[in-house]
Amino acid sequence: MEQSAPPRRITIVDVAEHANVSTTTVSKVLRNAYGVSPAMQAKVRKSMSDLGYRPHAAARGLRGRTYTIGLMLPDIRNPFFPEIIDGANEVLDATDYQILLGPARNVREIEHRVTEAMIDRSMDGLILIVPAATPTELEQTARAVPVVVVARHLRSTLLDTVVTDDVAGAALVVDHLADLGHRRIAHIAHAESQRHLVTTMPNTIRAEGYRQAMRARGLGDEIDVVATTYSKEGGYLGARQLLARSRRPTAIFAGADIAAMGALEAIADAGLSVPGDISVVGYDNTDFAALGGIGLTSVEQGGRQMGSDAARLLLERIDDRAKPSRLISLSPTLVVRRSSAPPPR
Amino acid sequence: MEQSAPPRRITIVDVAEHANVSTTTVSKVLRNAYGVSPAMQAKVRKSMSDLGYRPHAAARGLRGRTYTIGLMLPDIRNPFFPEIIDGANEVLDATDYQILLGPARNVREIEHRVTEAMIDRSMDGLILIVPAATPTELEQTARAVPVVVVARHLRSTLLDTVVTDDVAGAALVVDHLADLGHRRIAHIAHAESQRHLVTTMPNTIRAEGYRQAMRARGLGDEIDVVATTYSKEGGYLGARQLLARSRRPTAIFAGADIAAMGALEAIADAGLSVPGDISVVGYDNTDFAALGGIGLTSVEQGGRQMGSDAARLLLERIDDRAKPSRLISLSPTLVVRRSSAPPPR
DNA sequence: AACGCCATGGGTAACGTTTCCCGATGTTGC
DNA sequence: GCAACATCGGGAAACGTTACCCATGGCGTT
Repeated sequence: MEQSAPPRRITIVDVAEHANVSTTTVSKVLRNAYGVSPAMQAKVRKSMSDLGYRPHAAARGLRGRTYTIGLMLPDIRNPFFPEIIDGANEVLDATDYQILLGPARNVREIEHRVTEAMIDRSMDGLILIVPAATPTELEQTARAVPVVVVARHLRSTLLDTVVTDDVAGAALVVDHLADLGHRRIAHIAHAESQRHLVTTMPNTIRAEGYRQAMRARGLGDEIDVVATTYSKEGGYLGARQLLARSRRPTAIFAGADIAAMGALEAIADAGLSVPGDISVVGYDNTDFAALGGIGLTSVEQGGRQMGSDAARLLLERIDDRAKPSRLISLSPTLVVRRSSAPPPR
Repeated sequence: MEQSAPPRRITIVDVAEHANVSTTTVSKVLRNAYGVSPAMQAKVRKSMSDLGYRPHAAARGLRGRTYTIGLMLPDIRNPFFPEIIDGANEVLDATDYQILLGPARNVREIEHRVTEAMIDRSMDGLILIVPAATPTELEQTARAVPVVVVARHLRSTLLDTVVTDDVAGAALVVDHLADLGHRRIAHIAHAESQRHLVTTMPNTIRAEGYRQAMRARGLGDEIDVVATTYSKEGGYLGARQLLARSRRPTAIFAGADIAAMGALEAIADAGLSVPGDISVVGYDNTDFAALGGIGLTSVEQGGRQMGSDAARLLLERIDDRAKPSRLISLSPTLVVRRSSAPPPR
């Protein structure tokens, strides 16, 4: 029952006393700063481990860094994002930085609140995954803290960007399906509510890439886009609409695997088979696509690569905020599996 | 090109000057502390919004609260966790608290690192979802910061707990399948590597509940457990093993929907049908289970409820650390769908 | 009329760390 | 052999906020 008083935290002062040096020196050791002899280093480090000292990140933040990186993601249900996060962690695990996640639940206001919260907590840098904010807002954020934007097609002197070529990705899908003999290739898109984001969001660019590719293959008249959302429900509803068409499409290109998942269920519900009656292709190549049974043809974006690139860019920008900004654009590839085949008859 | 110098942050001092009051008063307004007249309140608040002041959470943490709650989860791929998180946010959205997530990637050491990182960042409280730490370690953590543990069956005076009755949940499944006429009911479990956690981890308790229920129905001889992991791969591999038995089970009870998902694919790969050849029941009742095509019978744990209960308990404990600890135990229910039916013949 | 109390506002020292500068030693070059 | 220079360590202020405690003035009691 003895509530054993919350043991006072070991601070830099305790370490300094224990090692018989000044707090300044301890601080220098902590940061690997210049001006400490190896002997000093060793002595102080010993004291730190003897006492079980852990730096108080919040206090550090008041003057220097917090060694914290904030990662904003639109939602935690999309299986593509974990890939990016894994990639970022791959890089960050070897450093003193710690990632903390802030999910925005697909709401602009929440995204804003989360981003501000990260800044207010003195995070050293932010990775924003498909943010819904305007370019201006993003630059505003980038003025306050180093920012890397992932999956938005924008270029700015104030922030770094990692994207994949969504136009090329969409073309891979259309070409693949057209090569198989499909003509009625429909697309399930993620509706963009913000008009001014149309040119920078991956979903709209994927849809536009689809249209371009269709026209390039002489299938301009067959263009058919239903705009729902990149989610299981969105895919399900989108596919339902498409299946109800008088001239039902023979292939569906879902803008995200998670939507493809919903589409597959809608197709099964309708008593149709994949790929016998209808082909389905996704985007993101999540592990769900790879696994047995389903075997979804999908576009590999290199999520891990995006994540690790983003982390690297961010670390470099934290080290030098004046550095010229960079944009890394990755090329997608198509992974063909069992869900796509020639059209019936 | 003008890098427009990072605009200095508005601080409490700026607000105080603008409103012609002391910083103390501003601070009081900020915290809704006692001793400020309504007129003062209004004046200060006006200055705050005029200047666009936002409190610096990290600095606050040095003396008081950071208004940050850390939520540790084992991994971000399990679709059950988002339910819990949504539930917690439901409660926290109305407060000044902000949740930040720390995924542990199913590695004990990372979980430890994440938890420490949260403490070092002066978070006001921690929600730990199915932590892999020992009870002693958890109590150690709870001494440093208010803690609510979710989904571990443990009781401690130092921390609050939210669980569901996993024994009852397992019994619901076994009884349902036995009622349908099944005898060879197998279970896919999540292997527990830590021997001393056996009595408190939900996965082991679910497996034990399965055994108890089987014996209670006189099916003790049919008990068949394969221990893999609660993941798509784990479910796939587990089912493969079970399907290779000479006396193949007629029903599989997967300890988590995500594992059931893998099992479904293994069954499809084997050319068998669900529920014609074999019934499958999951656990967690994730939205995946509910959606069309699949129609997975599953155990509803009330993830949202768990999350909101956890958040409430935590807020109360933050307000009063001496408060006696509480344990909330929720009763699971069975949601029957199409994946379970009487055994063949 | 004197007293004490409450409500309100403010002064100041923390909180744990980093940064800026300075002083005391060697060390080097000529 | 002496100035100039590295190198190493420390003192003290600063970061933005809150906690603690005190000062003031108005009011109700006796």
